[in-house]
Amino acid sequence: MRLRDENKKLAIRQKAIEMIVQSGLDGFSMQKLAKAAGVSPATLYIYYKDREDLILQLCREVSDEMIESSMKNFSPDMPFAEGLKIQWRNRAHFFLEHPLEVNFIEQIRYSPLYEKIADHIKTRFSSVMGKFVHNAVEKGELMPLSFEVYWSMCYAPLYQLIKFHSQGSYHDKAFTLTQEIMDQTLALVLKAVKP
Amino acid sequence: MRLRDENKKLAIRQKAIEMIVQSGLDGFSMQKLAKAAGVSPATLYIYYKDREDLILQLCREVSDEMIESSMKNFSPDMPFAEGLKIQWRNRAHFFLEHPLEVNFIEQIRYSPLYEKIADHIKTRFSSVMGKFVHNAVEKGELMPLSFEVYWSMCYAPLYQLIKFHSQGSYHDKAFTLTQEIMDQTLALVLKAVKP
DNA sequence: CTTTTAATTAAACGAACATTCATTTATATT
DNA sequence: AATATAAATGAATGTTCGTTTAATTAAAAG
Repeated sequence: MRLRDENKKLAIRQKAIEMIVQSGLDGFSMQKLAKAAGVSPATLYIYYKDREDLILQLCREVSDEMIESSMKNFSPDMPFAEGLKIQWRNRAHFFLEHPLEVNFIEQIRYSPLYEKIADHIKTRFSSVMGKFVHNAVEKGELMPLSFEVYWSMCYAPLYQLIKFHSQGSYHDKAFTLTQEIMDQTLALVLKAVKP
Repeated sequence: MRLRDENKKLAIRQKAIEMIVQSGLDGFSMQKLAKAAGVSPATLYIYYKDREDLILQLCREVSDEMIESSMKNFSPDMPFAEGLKIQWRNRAHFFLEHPLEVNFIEQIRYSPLYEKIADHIKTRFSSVMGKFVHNAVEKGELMPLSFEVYWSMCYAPLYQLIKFHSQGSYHDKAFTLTQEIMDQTLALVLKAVKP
């Protein structure tokens, strides 16, 4: 029997992400994707059930890679400040290496489609994270906070910085996300959530 | 001559926002909007040049209302802690009264369309805001921070809380954004950015 | 080499799309 | 009441959409 051409799957994935980042979910069509990836429209339906399945599957893949990357060199038993710093670095690093992927995810994240994969992402994510926060509180390195307040304080600032960086047009001069800025902001965050 | 029926314009606006919040920019079409608003498709083109113009014009309108609402009872000469608290309250209040509008804006905010109105929003926004931050730094109530770090620390957490609140499905139990949670988070933010 | 089987495709489907046009309707002015 | 004018429309435009089907291709298995 004939084997799948893995290059095709990669080309489809790459072009789909590029198209969605550039034109939005709005301007993303199966026919244009097929042409851009150099395959027949029908081929897309070998790899994916339909348009929505394609988008969601890619989003799950990229989210998994992002979460996995954020946990590199990380252990939930680390001191809180060190663990959070590693996660920030990992996330920023992933963004700098994969800006398209991050932009792609953010677009899904704020669309109605997101609810269809929220559970998947939560599952992949919350076990390690929950332990980390619980440990930190027990060790007296972190104020006791609900998950929502914890996330809003400890990660939302980083993602806002990333967002600023990725849309240069918002300000007169482009905003470059340097190590100094990240360290400065992380220090503020740590100051805020210390008991 | 015949006068414009303002009810029509309102119906178009309301239904457009509802449709986009529910189905995304993706599932938003002029024909469906016309049917939902009870007008002819051609009527849409009396009020708006084309589909994109409609979306952007609505986004500008809602953004303006949101910004105006956030500045209620606010003056850039206020003490920093008081001014920020008022802005948080105003923004949360606007969200609770207009959840659809906020969700609508967030969807545009994270799509490629946003760049086409970024300047408009920035202009409407930054004059008062810049003065507020400048004053606060001068009075020694706020650390000197770049605009990006300032925004990431002082507003991103609030918007993340709002986001959590508006998508109940993300967690086992729905997250209710109470006054207590807001006050607690704002206190953390103020602690972080105090000199 | 032949068979088998899945990958791949070109072409085509009806549906839905954004937009336009010729016409009708309502109303302020005369 | 007649006129002028812009609002409003229903129907139709050609295009693009997501998806399917019938035929072809490549390669593993016999």
